[in-house]
Amino acid sequence: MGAVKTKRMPRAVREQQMLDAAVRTFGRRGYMAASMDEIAELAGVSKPLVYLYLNSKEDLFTACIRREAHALTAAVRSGVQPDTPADRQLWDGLRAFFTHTAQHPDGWAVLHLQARTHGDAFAAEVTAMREEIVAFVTQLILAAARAAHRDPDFPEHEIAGLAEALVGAAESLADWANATPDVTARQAAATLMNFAWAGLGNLMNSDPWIPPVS
Amino acid sequence: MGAVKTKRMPRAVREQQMLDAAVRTFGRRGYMAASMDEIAELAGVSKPLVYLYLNSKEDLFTACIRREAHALTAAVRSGVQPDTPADRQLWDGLRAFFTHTAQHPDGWAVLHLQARTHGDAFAAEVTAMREEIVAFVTQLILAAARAAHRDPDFPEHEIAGLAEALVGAAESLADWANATPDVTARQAAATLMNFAWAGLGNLMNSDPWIPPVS
Amino acid sequence: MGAVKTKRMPRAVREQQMLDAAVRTFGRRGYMAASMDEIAELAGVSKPLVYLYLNSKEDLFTACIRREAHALTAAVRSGVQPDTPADRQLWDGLRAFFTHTAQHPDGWAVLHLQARTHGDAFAAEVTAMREEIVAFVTQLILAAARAAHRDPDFPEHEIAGLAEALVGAAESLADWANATPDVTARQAAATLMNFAWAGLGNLMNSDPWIPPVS
Amino acid sequence: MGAVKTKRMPRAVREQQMLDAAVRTFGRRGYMAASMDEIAELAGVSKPLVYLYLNSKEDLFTACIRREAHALTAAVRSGVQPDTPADRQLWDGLRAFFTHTAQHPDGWAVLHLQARTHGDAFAAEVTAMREEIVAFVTQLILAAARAAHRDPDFPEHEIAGLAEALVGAAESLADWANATPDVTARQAAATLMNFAWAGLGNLMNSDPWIPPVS
DNA sequence: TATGAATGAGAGTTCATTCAT
DNA sequence: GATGAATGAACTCTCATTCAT
Repeated sequence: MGAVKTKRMPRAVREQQMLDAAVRTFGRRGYMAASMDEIAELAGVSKPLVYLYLNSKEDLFTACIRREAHALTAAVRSGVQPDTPADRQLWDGLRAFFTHTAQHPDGWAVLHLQARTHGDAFAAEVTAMREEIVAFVTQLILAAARAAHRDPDFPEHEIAGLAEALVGAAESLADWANATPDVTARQAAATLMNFAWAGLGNLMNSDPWIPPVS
Repeated sequence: MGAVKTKRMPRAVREQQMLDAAVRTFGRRGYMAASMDEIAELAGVSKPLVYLYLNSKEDLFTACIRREAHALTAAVRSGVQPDTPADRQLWDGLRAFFTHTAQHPDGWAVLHLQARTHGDAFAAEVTAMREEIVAFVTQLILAAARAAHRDPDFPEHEIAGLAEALVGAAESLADWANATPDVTARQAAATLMNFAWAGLGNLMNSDPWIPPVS
Repeated sequence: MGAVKTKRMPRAVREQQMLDAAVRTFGRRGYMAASMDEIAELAGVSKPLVYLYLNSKEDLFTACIRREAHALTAAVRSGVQPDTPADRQLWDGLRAFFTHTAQHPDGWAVLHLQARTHGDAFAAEVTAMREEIVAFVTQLILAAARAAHRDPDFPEHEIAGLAEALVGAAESLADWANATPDVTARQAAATLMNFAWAGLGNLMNSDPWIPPVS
Repeated sequence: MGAVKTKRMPRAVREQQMLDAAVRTFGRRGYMAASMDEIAELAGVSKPLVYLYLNSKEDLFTACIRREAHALTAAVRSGVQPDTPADRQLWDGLRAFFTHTAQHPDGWAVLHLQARTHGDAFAAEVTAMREEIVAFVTQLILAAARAAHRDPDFPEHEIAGLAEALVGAAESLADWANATPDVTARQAAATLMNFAWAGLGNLMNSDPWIPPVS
C-alpha cells in the first residue's frame, strides 16, 4: 500500500516523501478527516518521525500548502513568455495552469478546497498565492487596454472584479476539467479564453478569439 | 446564547431551529470541526433530541445542504422573469444570486465550501443544485444564439464549458463580494455581466454591456 | 479491582467517586505517572465521563488538592478548642493533624509530596492551606508570649521562622509516623510537643512538657 | 545555551557534564517531566551517548541522587568539628547544611522533592543519606545527655522521634529559606537552634540559645 | 568516541452516539 | 416530547529507547 520501506534516508528525502503522502491524503480525505496515522503509513514511516520532521498536523498542512502553491505558480510562470501580447500571455498561462492542476489533482484540491475551509491561518497561505495570480491577470488587462491605445474608462476597483472573475472562472474550470473525462487542458484554456476575451455577446456573432498556432 | 428555551414546540418548528443552528455551525466551523454538542446547545435542545429528529451528523448535514440549496435556487428562480431577453434574465438571476449569498453567508459557506470538501455523498447533493443552475445558464446561452438568428457553430460540449465558466466565476465573485467591504450585490452582478457578455476584448474597445434601468 | 460498577448515579456522587480514585492514584503513583485510564477504571467509570465532570487532568488534580486541603484544615480546626491555653491548643491541633494524616495517607501524599513538585499552580493551592496553618501556629506562639506577660523580644520575622520550623517538623513527623509501624498519632504529637515546647536543652535536664490528661 | 560543544572529552568529564545537566533538569522540571532530549541537549551531547554512559533514565536519576546526596553529606561533615560540644556541632552542621542547600537548589530539589515522589527505589536512595544524618543527630542528642550527666529517661525510640523532628524541621527551613528573600543560611540555622535547643517555652521566658562567636 | 535516523508504546483528550427514565 | 448519564473508538502528540554507521 504505502511506499516501499526503504530505511535510513537522508532527512530531506524523507521530508518530501512525507509531503507527498500528506498532500495526497489531505487532498482526498480533507484536512480534518486525514489522520496522521494514515499519512505516516502512506509515507512508509512511523508517526513520531513525521512529528520530528514536520512538527504538528497544522505545520504539516501548511508545508503542503506552501509546496503546492509554489509548484503551481512556478508552473504558470514558466509557461508564460513576458514579451508577448497580453492575450498570448493569458493563453499560455491558462494552459500551464490547467495542465498543472490536471497533473496534480491532489495538490490542487489542497489549495483550492482544503486550505480555504479550515481556518484563516491556512486560508491566508493560499490567499498570498492567489493574489499573486490576480495581480498578474490585472496587469495583463491593463496591458491590453494600453495596447488598444485607451486609458481604461472603468475604475481601478472594477478591474479588480474582472480579474477576480477570470481567476474564479479558471479555478472552477480546473475542477470541472478534472471531473469531466476527455476535457484536455488545452480545451479548458480555449473555452476560458473565448469566454473571457471575446465575451458571450461576440461569440453569438461568431467572432471568437482565435488561439495562436503553437 | 442560543435560541430562547421554549419547551414542547411542534416538531417542524424544532427541526428548523436545529437546522438553523446546524447551518450556522457547519458554515463557520466546518463540517468536521462542528460538534453535535455545539449545535444542540445553539439550538437550545438536548443532544438526544437532535438525534431523534435528524438521525445522525451526516443526515443533519445533508438536510442542511438540501435546505440551503433549495433556498438558493428558489431565490434565483423567483428573481428571473421567463419571457424576457436572455441577457436580462441573466442579469436578474445574478442579482438574485449575489443578494442571497450575501444575506445567507453561512448557508453559502455550507454549499460552496463545506459540502464539496467532505466526501462524494455530500458533494453529490450540491452537484444536483449546481447542474440545475448550469442548465439554466446553458439554456440562456442557446436562447441568445437563437435570438441572434444563428445556430451556434461551436459544439454542445463547448457550451457546457462556457456555462461552467460563468457559474464558476459567479461563485468566486460571491466569495469575493462577501469578503470585500462595500461591494454590493448589484456591483458584483454588473462586473460579471460585463465580463461575460461583452468580454474583455470589447471592454477594451469601450463597448460594455449596459445594465437595464431597473 | 475498581469499585463495583453501579450505573446511573447522580453527578455529585460520581464526582466524589472519581475524586476518591484520583486521590488514591495520584497519592501512590505521583501526578505524572498516574494515568487518567487508571483513575477512571478505579472509579468504575469510563474516561470520557471523568473529562465531562472534571475537565482535564490538571483540573482533576486541583480538585483533589482542594478537597484534601479542606478536609485536613477542617479536621485540625474541629480538634482545637479556642479558649484554652496555647500549649493545649497546639497539643490538640497536633493530635488532630497526625490522626488525620494517618487516616488519609493518600490525601496527605497528594498535599505534601505531589502538589508541591509539579508546578507553581498546584503548589500555590497547598501554599494557601499551609499559610493558614502557619498563621494559626504563629498566633499560638504570640498568645504564649502574652500569657508569660512578656512582649516577645525577638522580631516578627523571627517568629515566622519558628512557626515554619514547627510546621515543617510536624509535616516530616507525619511522614515518619506513617512509615514507622506502631507509632501512634498521640506519640507523634507528644514527641513534637516536647521538642517544640520544652526544647532539647530542657529535655536533657528532665524538664519535659507534660501532656494534659485527656 | 548548553555546555560548549567540545568533542572527544574523557569519559569522566562527559559524565559530570551529563549529571550537571540532569540534576538541573530533574530539579526544575521534575523527574517525569524532564525529557532525555532536554538533558542531552543541555549537556551538549547526543542522546545515544547519554544512554551509552548512563544506561537509562532511571539509572541517570539514581546517579544524580547519589552524587547530590554525597555532596550534601560531605558538606555537612566537613563543617563539623568532632571534638566540640554537642550544641556547637549541631550549630556548625546546620550552617553547613543551609549553606549547601542554598548554593545547590537544584540538587536539593532532586533530593528533597523529586527523589521522594517517584517510587520506592529512588526514595530508598535518599533514605540512606537521611538515615546517616538522623544517626548523627541522634548521637549528638545522646552526647548532650551524657554531658548533662544524665541517662536520658525517655526511651530509645523517643529519641528517634526527636532526631526525626529536628531533621524534618531543617529540611522544611531549607525550602523556606530558599523561597524567602533575604533569609541567610546563618539566620535559618540560628532560628532552628533556638527552636530545637531552647524550645518555645524557654524562648517565652527570654532564655534563648546563644550562638557561639564564630 | 559519537551520532543522525528511526520507532513501539502509551499519554491526554474529544466526539458521535445511545441508554434509561 | 425530552433529557441526564454514560461510553467505544479514534485522534494528536510525546517519550524512552535503539539501530547502523
